[in-house]
Amino acid sequence: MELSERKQKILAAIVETYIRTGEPVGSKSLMDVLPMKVSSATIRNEMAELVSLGLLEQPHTSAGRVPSHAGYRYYIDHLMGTRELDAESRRKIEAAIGSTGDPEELLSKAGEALADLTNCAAVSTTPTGESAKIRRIEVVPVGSRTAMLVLLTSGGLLKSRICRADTVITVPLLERFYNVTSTQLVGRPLSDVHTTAMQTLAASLGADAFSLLPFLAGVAELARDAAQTDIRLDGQTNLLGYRELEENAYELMEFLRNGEPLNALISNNKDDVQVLIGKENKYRQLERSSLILARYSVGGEESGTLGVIGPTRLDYAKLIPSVRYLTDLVGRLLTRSVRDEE
Amino acid sequence: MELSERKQKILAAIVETYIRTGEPVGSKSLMDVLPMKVSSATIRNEMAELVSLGLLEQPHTSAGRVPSHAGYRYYIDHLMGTRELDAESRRKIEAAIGSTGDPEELLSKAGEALADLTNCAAVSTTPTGESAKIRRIEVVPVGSRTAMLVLLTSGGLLKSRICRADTVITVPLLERFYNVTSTQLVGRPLSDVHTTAMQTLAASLGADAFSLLPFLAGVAELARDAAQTDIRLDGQTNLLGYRELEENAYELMEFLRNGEPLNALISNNKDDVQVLIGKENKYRQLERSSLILARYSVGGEESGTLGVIGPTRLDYAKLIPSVRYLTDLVGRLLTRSVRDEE
DNA sequence: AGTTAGCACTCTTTTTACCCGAGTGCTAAC
DNA sequence: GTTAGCACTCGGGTAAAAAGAGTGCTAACT
Repeated sequence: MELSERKQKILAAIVETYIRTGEPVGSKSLMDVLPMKVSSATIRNEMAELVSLGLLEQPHTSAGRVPSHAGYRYYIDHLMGTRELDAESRRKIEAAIGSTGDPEELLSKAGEALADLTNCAAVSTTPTGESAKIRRIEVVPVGSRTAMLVLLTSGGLLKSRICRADTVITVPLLERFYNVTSTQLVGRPLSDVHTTAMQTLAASLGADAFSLLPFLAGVAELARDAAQTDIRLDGQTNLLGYRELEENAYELMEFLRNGEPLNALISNNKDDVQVLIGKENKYRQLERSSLILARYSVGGEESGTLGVIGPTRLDYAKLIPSVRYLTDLVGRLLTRSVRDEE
Repeated sequence: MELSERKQKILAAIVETYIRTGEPVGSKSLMDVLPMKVSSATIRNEMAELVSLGLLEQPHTSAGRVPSHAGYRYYIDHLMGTRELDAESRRKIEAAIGSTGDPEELLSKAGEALADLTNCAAVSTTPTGESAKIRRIEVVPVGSRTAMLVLLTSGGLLKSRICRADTVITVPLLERFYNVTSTQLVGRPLSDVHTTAMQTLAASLGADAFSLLPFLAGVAELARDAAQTDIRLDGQTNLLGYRELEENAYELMEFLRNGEPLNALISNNKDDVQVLIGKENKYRQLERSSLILARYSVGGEESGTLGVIGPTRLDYAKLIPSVRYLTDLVGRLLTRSVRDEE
């Protein structure tokens, strides 16, 4: 769609002031904002055309204009300067993330930082473990019948859980367990290590089958945990501050808390950075919200997603670079820590 | 304070219907609820006296009555039957909690269950580790320069973290570490193992000091983590459903998210079950809310707190037993798992 | 032909006025 | 001590009126 330069300037000005104020913007107030000097009547004419092009909407006849979804789209794709993220914000992000070797902790910090920085809700998913393999399994006895299982994946993910055995744990039993796991499980992809596979494995162990089964089952659960990308949500409360979301606040919160549909949205995201504006997503509860989602990659492989959720009138020009910067950073850090552990 | 039997019945009826409806209750509607048959005029007289006693309030001259804080207090202390928790709810709680050996997981499940059951926000704190000792320290190398540290406390708490060393990790180094930790650290109270102590310890290790310091520092951090009671909050969104809290929803959420002041309230709680009604606590943000807090004990020792936060018109008669039941259950389960691990 | 001033018109928001009803407090009778 | 009766109060709801913001259109201007 070709737009005259003046129309572009007007559209941009409307989007930006609407983002700032949240109120429909009228022709008069635009005069002060626009770089050129034209009368309000001229602006009105232009605005009328922008409406018929579908880029603006009016809530009602005698109100100012509000960007339509298409209007935001156009703004994002053509008008918005791709500002670099300012040093200030970058510093904040880096300070907030700190340095950890633990991917889950890293992601959780990244989520919090993002929510803080953007004053929106932040979603984050842990790196997918789909292609990951088991790198190591450890048992740490913590009682006569309980032990902690530790699973380390090739992706650097570490999972542990406490496991209660039916029999007293003896040294030979542990040795047998190490034996079995290191020959049969280490190096196998996570998806191979499911509960039924463990049952057959246990069955082949003869006398120890009964004693070892709880541990093997525990390993299966850890593998499942590790393979599953879990989805975090931070800063939901930030959303309560936006007037336009207030009305459906409860519904929105519940929707986000559920996680299922969010997951669907996220796994749909094939682009580098994806922006979903208002009704562009299929969920009624999100029709007043926008999402900015970006993938991060670990070791050159697309791996997880970070993003923000806020009202439709997000400050895209600032947030898109923020999200992009953060995903880059997270990707780099995770890649480094995986390399380091190999 | 002595109240005639009729006044007691009237107060109880007002509290109960107000809890149910959330609307000020008038003399006429009380006639239907009260067990005895008296005219509305009589009830009005009694209500007027209850107002001057400070047990009821009226929002404005021509409205019904609403219980004051003192009214709730009186109701809770004298009028409310201590119903046993019904089997249904007990079953739900037990099912939701399941069985884990991990205290943190247990608490988190308990919190969720409580929030679900009561339709309020639930707070929970992990068992205090103040008097706990280090029972075991393990290192699991996960890369050439990284390892996972595992700390087990006498309270059954398990903490782990990834730790990056400055030098390549060698077997002799690990042996040295085991040696040092098992002789110097295991058995010591958590509070002894702080960062500066670790620095002095490292300094005494001669050549290995430099290589082992990161691990010892890691142990110190784990000890700090384990000693610190962290505070969880579940089901905040439930609070959005209450009309009377809607107005300050954002403020309330932020207040709860912060955690600091909640912590203060909780650690103030010396009673078995403590009920804080509206302004009885000093925080402005909670003046429209009530808290029910109860301690659980592990191995006969007061240890942590569970509780709910909701609007002032909580169904105390149901919730107090719920919270009490849950704390008992959590206490029992934790005690059992600690015993088991010894 | 594009731009602008002017103005009538539209639609929302705010204000004002009003009535209604729920509920009270009081008085006087039971 | 209890109850019926009644005047009174005050918030909530509704309708009408006024205010305001902004538009769309026309006619004049450059």
